[in-house]
Amino acid sequence: MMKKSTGRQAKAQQKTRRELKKFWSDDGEPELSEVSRRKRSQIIDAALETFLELGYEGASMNLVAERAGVIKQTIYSHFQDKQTLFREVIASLTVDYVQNALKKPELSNQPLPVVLRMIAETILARHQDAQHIRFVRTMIGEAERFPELAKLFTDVTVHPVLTLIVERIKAQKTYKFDDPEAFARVFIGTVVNHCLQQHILHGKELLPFNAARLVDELVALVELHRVASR
Amino acid sequence: MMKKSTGRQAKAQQKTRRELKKFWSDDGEPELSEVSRRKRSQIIDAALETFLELGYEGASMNLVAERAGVIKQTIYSHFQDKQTLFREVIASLTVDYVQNALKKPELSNQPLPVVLRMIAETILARHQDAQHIRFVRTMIGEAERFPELAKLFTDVTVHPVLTLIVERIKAQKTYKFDDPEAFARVFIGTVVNHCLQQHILHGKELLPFNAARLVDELVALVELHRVASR
DNA sequence: ATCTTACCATACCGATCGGTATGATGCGAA
DNA sequence: TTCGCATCATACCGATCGGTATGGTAAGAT
Repeated sequence: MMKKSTGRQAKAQQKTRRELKKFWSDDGEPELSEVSRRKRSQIIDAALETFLELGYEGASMNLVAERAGVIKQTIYSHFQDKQTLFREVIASLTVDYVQNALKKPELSNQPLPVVLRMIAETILARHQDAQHIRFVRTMIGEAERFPELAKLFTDVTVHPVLTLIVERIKAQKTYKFDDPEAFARVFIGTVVNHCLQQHILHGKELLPFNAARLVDELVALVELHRVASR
Repeated sequence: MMKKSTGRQAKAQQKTRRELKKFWSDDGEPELSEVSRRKRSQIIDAALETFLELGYEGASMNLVAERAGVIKQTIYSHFQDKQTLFREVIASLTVDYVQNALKKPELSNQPLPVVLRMIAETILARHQDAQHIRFVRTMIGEAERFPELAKLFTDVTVHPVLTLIVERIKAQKTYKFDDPEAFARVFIGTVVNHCLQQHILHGKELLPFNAARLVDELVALVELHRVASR
């Protein structure tokens, strides 16, 4: 375990076949063949499923290859090594999520409580998907081994949502908040922690709690900030 | 990986030397010798450090033995196998935490905001300890492989704190809450998610946020529930 | 028709894994 | 003094790990 460098990893800077090709070719795009692109996507799918199920250390390249219906060498012709595969696969899933997520709230010059409900519902709905639960668990579990992934996650999901809420708070006059950013963190912190506790830590089997009750409570808190209107 | 049972794990029901002794002796206590107890605690310490650092799959029994200053056989004379060692070590750490934690709030018939501040400070202070951060990360990361541990965690930490807050809310008349349990979850959800985001997902290096601001915001929310007193 | 390319199957590499076997050493209780 | 016991050191077990090598096959481009 992480002792001496065994000469196997002394290769270090070695490049993938495809990367070499890209390096020498004139145009930037490698122009993968159809079948090659299909294999690559099979690998990515299998790697995702395997990493999210078993974690980085628990997943083996043999199993990934088997699930992808591909020989191990094919994986190594597309990805440099296990770490690279993990990083690329998780990172691309991370940015995928945000693209499908931040579209709905666009269509809203709705009142603040409605916007907040929509955001909460979006987060809650996401956590109905078993794969997303595993994704979050993996992101947290491997946050020490792969801190860049955690930072990417923060960058493309946490940060935009917080910013969105703060903007919405500042853009309206019905409710007055002394510290909008703090309240935004209260809001998404509550929702996210609920998902974590209920779905990842198996709280729903031990301390079940209705998400709607939480959202209602949060909206009630917003309502307490209504400016005295006459 | 999790394929056929390789005959190695067919032993299954095998018992530890010490468990056998306990089974045959008259009294329930095995009466470990002094040196034996010391070895055991060395093993537990090393196992904790190693598991929290590298996760269950990433940690190797060889490394645990080396760090404990003990031969591998000694570990296997105290613990049945790797899974058992992990379970016992993490479970005992879990219950240890709660014992040192829930003592302070006893001395309080203080007003609600003071009590809540104390609880928040306790949670926040805990997350100044690097080992506790790793503990939480491990608990989440292995929650699928070891769901019983996650449930134990919920049982001895989350649940009591929630209950405590709900009791305090109901025991006073200065502030009126429609749904005390929901508010309790808002409160600890906010604090816990802050710790998770800042310390485990490395948010403090990307989106730093002052915990005091959060607590102030939460207390301000409490203050909004003050009954109209004249 | 030749050549390249990506894939396949299979087998191999050294290292490490979880766990066990053997046999020696030292120590407290009888 | 003898015995039992926990630990030691060392070496071993089969399995699996991440990664590579070899050599063959099929398809598309020239």
